[in-house]
Amino acid sequence: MQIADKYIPAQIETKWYDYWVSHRIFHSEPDERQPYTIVIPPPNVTGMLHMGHMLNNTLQDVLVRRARMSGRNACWVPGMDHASIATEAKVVALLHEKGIEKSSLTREEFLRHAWEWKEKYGGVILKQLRKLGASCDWERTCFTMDDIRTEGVMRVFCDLYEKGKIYRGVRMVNWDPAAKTALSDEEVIFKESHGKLYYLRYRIEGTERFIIVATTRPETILGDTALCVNPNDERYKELPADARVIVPLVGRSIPVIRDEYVDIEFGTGALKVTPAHDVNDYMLGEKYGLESIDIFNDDGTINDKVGLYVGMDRFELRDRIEKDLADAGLLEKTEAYTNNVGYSERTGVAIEPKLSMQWFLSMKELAQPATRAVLEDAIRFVPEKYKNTYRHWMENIKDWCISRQLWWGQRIPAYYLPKGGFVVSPTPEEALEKARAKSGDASLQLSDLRQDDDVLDTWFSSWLWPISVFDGIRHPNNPEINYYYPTDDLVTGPDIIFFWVARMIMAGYEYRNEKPFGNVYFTGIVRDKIGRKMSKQLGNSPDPLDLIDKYGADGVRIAMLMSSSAGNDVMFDEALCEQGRNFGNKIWNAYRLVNGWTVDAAAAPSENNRLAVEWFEQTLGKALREVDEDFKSYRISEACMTIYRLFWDEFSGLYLEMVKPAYGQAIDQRTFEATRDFFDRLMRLLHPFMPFITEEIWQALAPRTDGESICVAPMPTAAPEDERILVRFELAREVISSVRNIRNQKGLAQKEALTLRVIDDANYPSEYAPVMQKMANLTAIETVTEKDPTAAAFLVKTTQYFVPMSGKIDVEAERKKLTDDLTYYEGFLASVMKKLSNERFVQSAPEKVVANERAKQADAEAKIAALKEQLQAMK
RNA sequence: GGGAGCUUAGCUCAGCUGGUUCAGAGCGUCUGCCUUACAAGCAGAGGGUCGGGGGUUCGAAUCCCUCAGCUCCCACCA
Repeated sequence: MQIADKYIPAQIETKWYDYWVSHRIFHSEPDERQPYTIVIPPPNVTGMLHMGHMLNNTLQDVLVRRARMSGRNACWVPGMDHASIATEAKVVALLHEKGIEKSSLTREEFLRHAWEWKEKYGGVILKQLRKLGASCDWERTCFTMDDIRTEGVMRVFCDLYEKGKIYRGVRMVNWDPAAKTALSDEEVIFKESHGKLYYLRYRIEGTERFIIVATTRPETILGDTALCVNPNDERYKELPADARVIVPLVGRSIPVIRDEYVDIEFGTGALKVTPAHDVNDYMLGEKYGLESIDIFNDDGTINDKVGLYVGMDRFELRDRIEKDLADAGLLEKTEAYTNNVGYSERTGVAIEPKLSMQWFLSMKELAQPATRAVLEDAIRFVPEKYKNTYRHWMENIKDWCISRQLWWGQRIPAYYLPKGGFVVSPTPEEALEKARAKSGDASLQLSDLRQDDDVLDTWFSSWLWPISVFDGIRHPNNPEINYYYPTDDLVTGPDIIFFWVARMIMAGYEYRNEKPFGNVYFTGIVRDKIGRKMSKQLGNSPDPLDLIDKYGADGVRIAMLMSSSAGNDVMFDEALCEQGRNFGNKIWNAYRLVNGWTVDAAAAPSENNRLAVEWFEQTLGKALREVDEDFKSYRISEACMTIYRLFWDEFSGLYLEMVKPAYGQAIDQRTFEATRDFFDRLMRLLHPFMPFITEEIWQALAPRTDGESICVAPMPTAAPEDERILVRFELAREVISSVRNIRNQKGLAQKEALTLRVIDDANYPSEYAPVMQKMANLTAIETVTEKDPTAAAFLVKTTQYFVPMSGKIDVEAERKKLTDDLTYYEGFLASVMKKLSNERFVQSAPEKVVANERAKQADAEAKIAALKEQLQAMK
């Protein structure tokens, strides 16, 4: 079949994607085959496709496509994440632009806007993934907040509550004053920040003396309820046990307590204690029964509890209070200071430690089977180094704050009774029943109950993902979950190992009593070519869709794959896309060549062609074995490179050149068939990497019926290995390149046919004479016994070859070359002999190694002899 | 402060349990070619004392120690 003259990716890619989808090639239903399952890391509904997604999803697609072609029932489940906080922020911002404030809306009104937004803009990434060629089963697309997933989340929440693993309580949490919600520890990013250390003067009550306290947050003096020193600190030994100090500016009298927690070395050894606004102070407060004064509103401004600076922002206040303290003579000094400050992962503002009522999931027990699974390799991490990271986190796991003070998300199914207390139930109806029973009041109505205002952390739905996409929470015994679960591979970034990977493992064991996936492949971060992270601010992140337009999805996929070994960051360079596109072009033109041949049905294959076919069969087999190995150890980029070289160098560069008929000549039927069959197998081998062009060509290679697709054609398998063929061919290949090299050096055109003379020995691949003749453009290969001093000579292994030059030889240059070679081999021989004459080597090294050294010795000696003979002949 | 990892050709990286001529690949570079599949190409070539130092071993890019540089993760020192 004919294909277009030029390779223009855009002309084939959409066509084949539509074909695949309309023939439901990616759709999977349980059957008798072994399943192969991947669940997509659900991208945020708010997101746009970026290079990280490209890498991640290309890898998944390669794995899925290969599995699909290897006889597995492959199922790649796509979906998206409702991304509670990110989406809410986006919707709030959009409403704000329209002049609508969230605070002016009811919850229901806000959610209406949010869903509208989601329907309109959400899930762009999933659409974009089709451009990449992702072979997802789109009929299975899920959303973490659709009805099935939400019901699952409710059931899990209630179940964990009933098991006593979920509890509610007032704790110090990470508060995001911009989003006005609590965050989990994992959502806080610590960054080094340059600030000041302020030395404040606290007057000792009843005296005119002061205790100096160093703090980075002078504004929190409003909430001070104690001052603390180390009992062993000599400086404060004299202080009476019941001493009190006056908080600067505030004027409040607070006790001085003593605790060894305080570091004598730091600052002045005195610590101000603000139990409502510092985690450690909170613990001191608990221990000594201190009052806790929360001075902040939810948005980080000062409330009216103290009556000072009301309504002022926390950072404004810091500057203001510095000035006021100085004016009052209560600021001893300030000095530059660098410390770590936590920032919200989502909104980027500084986190405020805040006491508040939240819901928590107790993690210790959940962590146990999950830790074991990874340490014992029931779940394999690639690369392995992440096992350590995982173990460390799991062994020090803290309870998970799962409530968020947001509206976009799954609302916590706790219902408060009018007279206090609450019930937890997956549905309002069940809640009402429980509430009636609990209160003994049968007249209680749904409207009497008040549902908790908080929603759940986004990850509380995504941790169920591998189960919930198969409806395995609501129906734990349904045929789908039983068939597809556990999934096979998970491909994700190490940045969400705690957020997501670890928690999925825990949920897997809790709800299926089984791991959620067998292998986790961690990708690296995509960086630009000079190693910077890609970011919007730097503007160094190309738009993947532009790249696809420019180079084709196949080209971009190759670029991603060539540069990405597991766990290593990818240095992305647009030049790689070009390389990928060029590879597509190479394939395209190779097909055009083969397709243009006329076939002579009557002709028998030449010996040359027979040898070429026999050799390439071996070469292909070897590559297939290598690729298999690479996939077993998830060395996807290696596999990609192996195939790249196989097609470009071995198939196009050598095989096709070998069998290519002379201009105007026909090719024999058998060789033609063999070539087409090789092409077919190469396309299948390559298909997971470059799905579009391989489909285009595979369809063209032979008549196909409608609905047939390379996507479901079998992966080729290797022919039995015959190492000798490859070894002998290597010798011939070296002869060919040596002759070509001589041409280059002597400025002889490829067209000009030469003669080759050889002194036959065991290393002369005589059977490949026809191949060498054709590839090196030789009129003849003559076997001789005498050296030819006027010819250009070269050596392959021990065999001496001569290309008669009729006077074009620079004898001195030739002599020098030979002498240099001789020196090298003599040195080489010497080192081999040194080893062999070392008794300890001969005794302790494995026999194979020793035998090898002896072989090297023999080779070197033969080579040296040949070189000497040649030098001799030149005299 | 604790932990993990990295350093091999100009660039990006392979090199799995120490041992085949092991010092590799791709890209780039240089030279010569518009040869009727492909200049998005073909043929050929050059390029590294495997970060420095020390050690173990018959043998080290590979194992151990140490120094230097880079990266990431974890951690409540005000």
